[in-house]
Amino acid sequence: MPLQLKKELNEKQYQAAVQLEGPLLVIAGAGSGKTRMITFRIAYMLEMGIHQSNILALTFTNKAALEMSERVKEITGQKLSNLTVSTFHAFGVKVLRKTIDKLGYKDTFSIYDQTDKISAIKNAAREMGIHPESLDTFELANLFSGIKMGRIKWNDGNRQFKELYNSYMEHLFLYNAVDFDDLINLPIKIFKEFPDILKAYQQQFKYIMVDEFQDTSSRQYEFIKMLGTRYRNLCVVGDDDQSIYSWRGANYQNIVNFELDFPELVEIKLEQNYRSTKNILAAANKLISHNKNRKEKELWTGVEHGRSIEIFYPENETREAEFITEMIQTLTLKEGVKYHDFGILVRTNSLSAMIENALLSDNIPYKVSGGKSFFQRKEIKDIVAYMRILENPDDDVNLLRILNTPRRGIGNATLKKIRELADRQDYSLYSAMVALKWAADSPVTQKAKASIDDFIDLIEYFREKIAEGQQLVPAIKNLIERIDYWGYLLLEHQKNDKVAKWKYKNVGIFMDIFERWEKNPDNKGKGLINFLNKITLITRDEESDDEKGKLNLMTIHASKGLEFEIVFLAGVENNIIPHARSIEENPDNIEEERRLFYVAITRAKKKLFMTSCRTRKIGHEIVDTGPSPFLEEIPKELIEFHVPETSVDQEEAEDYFARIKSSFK
DNA sequence: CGTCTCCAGGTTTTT
DNA sequence: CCTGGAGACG
Repeated sequence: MPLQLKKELNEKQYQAAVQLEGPLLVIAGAGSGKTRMITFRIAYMLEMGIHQSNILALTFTNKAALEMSERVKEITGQKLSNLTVSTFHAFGVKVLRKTIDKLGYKDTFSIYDQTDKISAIKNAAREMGIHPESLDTFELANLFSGIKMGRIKWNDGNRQFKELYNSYMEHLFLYNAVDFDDLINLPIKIFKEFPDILKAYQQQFKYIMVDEFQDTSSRQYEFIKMLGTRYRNLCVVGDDDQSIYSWRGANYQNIVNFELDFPELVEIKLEQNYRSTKNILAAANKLISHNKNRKEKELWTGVEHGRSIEIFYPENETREAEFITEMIQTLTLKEGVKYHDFGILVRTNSLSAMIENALLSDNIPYKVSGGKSFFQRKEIKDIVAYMRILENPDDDVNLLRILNTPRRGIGNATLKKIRELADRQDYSLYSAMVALKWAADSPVTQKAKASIDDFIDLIEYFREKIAEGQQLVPAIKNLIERIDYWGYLLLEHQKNDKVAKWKYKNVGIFMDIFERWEKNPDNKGKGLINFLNKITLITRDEESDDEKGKLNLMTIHASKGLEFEIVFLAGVENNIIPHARSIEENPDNIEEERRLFYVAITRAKKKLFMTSCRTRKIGHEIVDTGPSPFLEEIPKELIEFHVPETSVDQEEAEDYFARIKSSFK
């Protein structure tokens, strides 16, 4: 059945969807049906006979990529296994897998997340004779990222770390590993040094689309510019008001750069909001108009006025959490609101702990997106490290993780000797160990040497199994048994074998995921390395089917692109939003903090509750807090202010909830 | 020399 | 609550 574009889209959306040739800039306000436009645009391309392999759609999160490709499949009813809808980073991995050998890496390279990166920095420091404890490695990781992505320049304040930075980079190369930044940077490097490769990619991806364009970094922009500059069919979609990732290098000035680089572009603004009530939208519009640095636009909606935004002032964070859950119970019981229609948004991950407690004790099913992903749990990282080493034994960071896990008698003294040898010969640790195995005279004790030999035999045995192209899952299961990981967990958690059981169960779940992946015929890239690359890029958990029907608790950052019938925004306090550290860093960040607040407000469809505690426990202290200054930027008549509770009077509280119940519709 | 146990710290937002 | 590091013990 042909697409009914005119019926499915409004005038502006339609214009954007059918404008396939030439550069296109779409400024898409919050809730303006951006994803809808993009998915129909892709469907339209396919209908016009453009081959799926010629289309590239880039997003920032795995979630967005997944949603987009599912929706295109739904609309077209096709399988579309050659359509590339991917995150920037995943696309970078794809390019590198094919081309990284040009830079002297092997295609079995490891990808380092933040934790691995910090370990690598520590290794580099140790080798230079610097005590890693004397360094703020977390800060250094950020500095190195800034340097690498061209966002920070060497200056008198940071030049002292230049040598360490160079050493870090050399180590990555020695380990045959790349960090997240490299996933963008190295493809650019390859494109520059090997024009033929660039040309082939340009030739393939004649139509390129970029979602959340305001979140692209300068390097990411450079990347897509290189790809798109030949055919110039580059469509970028973004909203400068929702740029909230500048700390990670996002540069919404890229919108301006795009206008300069592609002067022939067509610009389309989507300003009709389909999501929120007039009240909520008016508040959001007014708030964001305080930002100086923005493209002029005014969202409007045909939706009804709706109810006021309400703000409450609980005494402390415990009361805040109780208030939120009580209100949710009331609304579900009396109004029939479903749990999945609620979103509770917070500025920082740590704020969610108290709310989680309250949800748990009220038996409200919820899911948190944020915090650590399943794949970053220690027990999973251990198993993954073994798998990494099978593919890439030079990966020192992962080798160190498993060298003595489970304990096999290779302690610090032995490790030091291995390190000395490795440094001297410019070997990876694994190569040094192999050399030790065959050396005539050994600097390590007899016992340690036996352990090293056993370890190498173990790895080599399983490397062969993997290389033989056998089923991977049974091989890894066999490996887990062989190292007696279960015994290790029991030993580690003697006092509490429930924890050991729980962790081992996680390992089982992980193997199930692995098995499902291996058996899925749609996965073209077989082999351990493809699985590893895929899961390393999942830094947050994706929604699974059993998560449906649950309430949503998340950071504001994680909420971008989502919407909820009813939103609770907790911790609407000064120093939380705007966040003290952010302002401290640079007072100009106030605009980004305001955008963050704007994103939070515009998630709400029908109703927005805000809470601002009067006191809050920070560390071990209870401090007085003040309401967020942003509240004053919203017209008073749009908000219903609730006088601070004077006492914890049960009767009063019940009376209050009765009132809310009767007034909410 | 390796392992176990106890202690301190927790980093805004994330690919 | 969990992780990583230091210092005591075997």
